[in-house]
Amino acid sequence: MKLKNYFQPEQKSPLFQGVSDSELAALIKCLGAREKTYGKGQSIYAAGDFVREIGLVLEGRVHLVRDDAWGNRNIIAEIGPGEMFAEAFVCGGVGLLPVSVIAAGDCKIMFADFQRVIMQCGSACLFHSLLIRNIVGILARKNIMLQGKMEHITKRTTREKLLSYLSEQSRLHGSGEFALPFDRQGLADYLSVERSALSAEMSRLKAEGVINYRKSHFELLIDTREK
Amino acid sequence: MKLKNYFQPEQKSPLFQGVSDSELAALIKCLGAREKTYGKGQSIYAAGDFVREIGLVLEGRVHLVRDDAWGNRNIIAEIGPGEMFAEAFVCGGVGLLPVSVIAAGDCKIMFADFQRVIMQCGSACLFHSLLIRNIVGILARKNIMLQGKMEHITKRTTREKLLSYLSEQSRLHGSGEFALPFDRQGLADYLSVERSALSAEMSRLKAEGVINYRKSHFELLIDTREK
DNA sequence: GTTAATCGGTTGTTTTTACAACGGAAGGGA
DNA sequence: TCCCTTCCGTTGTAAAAACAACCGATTAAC
Repeated sequence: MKLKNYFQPEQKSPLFQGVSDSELAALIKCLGAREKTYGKGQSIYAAGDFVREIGLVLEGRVHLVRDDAWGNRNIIAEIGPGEMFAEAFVCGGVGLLPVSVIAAGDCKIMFADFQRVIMQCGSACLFHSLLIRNIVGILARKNIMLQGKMEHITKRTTREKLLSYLSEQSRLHGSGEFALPFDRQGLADYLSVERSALSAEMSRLKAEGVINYRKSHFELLIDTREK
Repeated sequence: MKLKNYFQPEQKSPLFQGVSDSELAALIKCLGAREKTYGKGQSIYAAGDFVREIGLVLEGRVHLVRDDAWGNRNIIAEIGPGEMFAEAFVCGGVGLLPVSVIAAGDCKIMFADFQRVIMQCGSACLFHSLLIRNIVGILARKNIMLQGKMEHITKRTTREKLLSYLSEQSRLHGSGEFALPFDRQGLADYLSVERSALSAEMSRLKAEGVINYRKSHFELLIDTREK
């Protein structure tokens, strides 16, 4: 599929909000965009890489992960179609990645030379202002998202972390039932807890009638806002 | 002191990078800037407030804090002179603050109607492009900072969290000796651990010869990168 | 100078986690 | 079909944190 067809209105990336279809092709070219596909588990960027290009997920999902010297993996964020990664490092002038970007499943990524658009006001001036305004919103919301994740992992117990996360997911999905984009190990890595402890806690919560689940499909049975 | 005098070259805020002195006064006026002073512990913004103005610390330090229903306080970030707060919510179009902003000590804050500059391209067009580019950098770096903080609090033990944080501080100060901007309770809140457990761990680390400290002055005695 | 409040360190108890090891179920490939 | 791998739940143990309570030192208030 041609690149520009990924950005039709119904699935347009926040990055291209306000860009008309006719402009899109030119903009994509201006960004020096290229695409590449990856298989599950493949490394898209590795920690330590020097990055000049932002990544935009066209298909599939990717995980931002941070592995420490003791072998603990932390999933910082989960990025889906239309969302970007590495943009903070490109825009912040810190090219050296402290995180890795791993394909959570088969996926297709668009890379773009964003530095060029951010920094210099060249021929494509029409787009610059709009694109930069878009990226301000994206960075700001990612900021908020990171603070939201912190809300979960600053909780003291596995139980609280899990319930805090599930409550947010429920709110985001606007429903008491929802699917999570993680397997158990992934969820544990995202919440920074032990997989086995997480499993055990989930079993307990299910036994207590607080939640129900099968595989990655979850259901909140009581209002978790009460203690 | 007049507002513009806070932004002389040697202490110019990242927000005003590239703005000449002569333009500064006009820009400050354009931003609708006003200033206000607060005493230690006073609330500058409260969680739940609807904010339209970003805050810029002129003097003193403020803490971004998040209190949960169980009375646990988490200090999300510590903001010093020249740095901003609430900009992510203003720029992200999410005016409802999930955090409070508390004066860590006596401080002076400048408020500015940033929405106006971000959103519309009015008379002050000369500044807009520059200002927006600055805010992109600020948001991006704050993003990276948040990820860095996550690096600490995702560690499993109090000891690891503390050493991770101290290593970073040492690196930031470019020295094995440095002062922290927190008291014990503040440090515990920042790292999401118990104050008493933190104290105990610190004592142990001192006894082992790993660190040394008196009050908030710390010293790293061995290379913490080795296990 | 006396009093009160805050801050920081210590200790003991209870709760929770991390860790390791195991086993069953599900799924994929040959 | 069989084998192998991956995923997930369970259990027991050891380590660590949370919590509460206390006490001394320093600081601030009167």
